[in-house]
Amino acid sequence: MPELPEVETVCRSLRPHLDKRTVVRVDVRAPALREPLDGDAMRRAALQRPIVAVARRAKYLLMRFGPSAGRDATPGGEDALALHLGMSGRLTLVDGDAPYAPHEHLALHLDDGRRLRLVDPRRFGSAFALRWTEQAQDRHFAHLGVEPLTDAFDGPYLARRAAGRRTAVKTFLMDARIVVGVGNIYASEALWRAGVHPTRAAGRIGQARWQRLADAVRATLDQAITEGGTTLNDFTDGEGNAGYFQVSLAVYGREGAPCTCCDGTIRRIVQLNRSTFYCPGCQR
DNA sequence: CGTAGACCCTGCGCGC
DNA sequence: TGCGCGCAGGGTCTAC
Repeated sequence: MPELPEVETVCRSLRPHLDKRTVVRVDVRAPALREPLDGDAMRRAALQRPIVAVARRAKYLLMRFGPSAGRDATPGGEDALALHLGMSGRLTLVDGDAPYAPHEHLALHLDDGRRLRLVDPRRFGSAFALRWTEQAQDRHFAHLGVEPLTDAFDGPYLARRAAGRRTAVKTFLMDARIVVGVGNIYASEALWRAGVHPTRAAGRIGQARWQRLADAVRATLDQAITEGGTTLNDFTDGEGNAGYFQVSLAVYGREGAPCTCCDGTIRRIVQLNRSTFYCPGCQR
């Protein structure tokens, strides 16, 4: 479900509701996600402590907790939660006494009577506690590349990392060790916007085109965030609102349809078992 | 090291 | 209507 724009949308929609709230109960209802949920560690991090930050790193949503009143740091030192939505995860605020939903794995009950629920049918998501200040060293984050919406992400950076690489540029853009947050939808969209063919070898792309690609990735993600993400099936933000970037999709899911930019027809191919959509007229 | 492929799951829409 | 199949927004692990 979520790539960077969707996680950012959830993050922004939840922030005003979570800011300065306190978690009063942590319910692990179904621990079987990609990694088994560790309720004790999450309680140490979150219980009876005010939420002081809601942020995003890559496709993770991060919640930081301040000190609990009159108490020292918890034994494990955890003071943050990381939540990943995988393919099918949804994170929404509901009334605290609302019935539990199918596949509701985790419920954080807040001091205002509501609860933050993590629903994830396919169980590719994850949730774990960590130390905020040691985030970069955490094994989930240590290998991650640059954020695409920062100044570190530009043409020269991509050109340097791609040197000598024979992998297809679409695969390269989806590699989180290079740049985070670009998933299967936005990789196709950004390549179309930049006019680059998805199967082209990453090491055989010139400086100018890398700059075009960096700009295209940034512009695509920015626009998707502005439009509240892409709702293909059932994505919503933390308040249950659907996104509308799907209306703006130029190639993704449009196999056989006319290109909006030339006389061509959108094609679908498979790369590493994932669908890629592109316009053979616009992309070389 | 870089690369390609399998795999982890459930649910949906489609064609028969 | 029921059933089997292909497909789905992610990440990790393995073998070569």
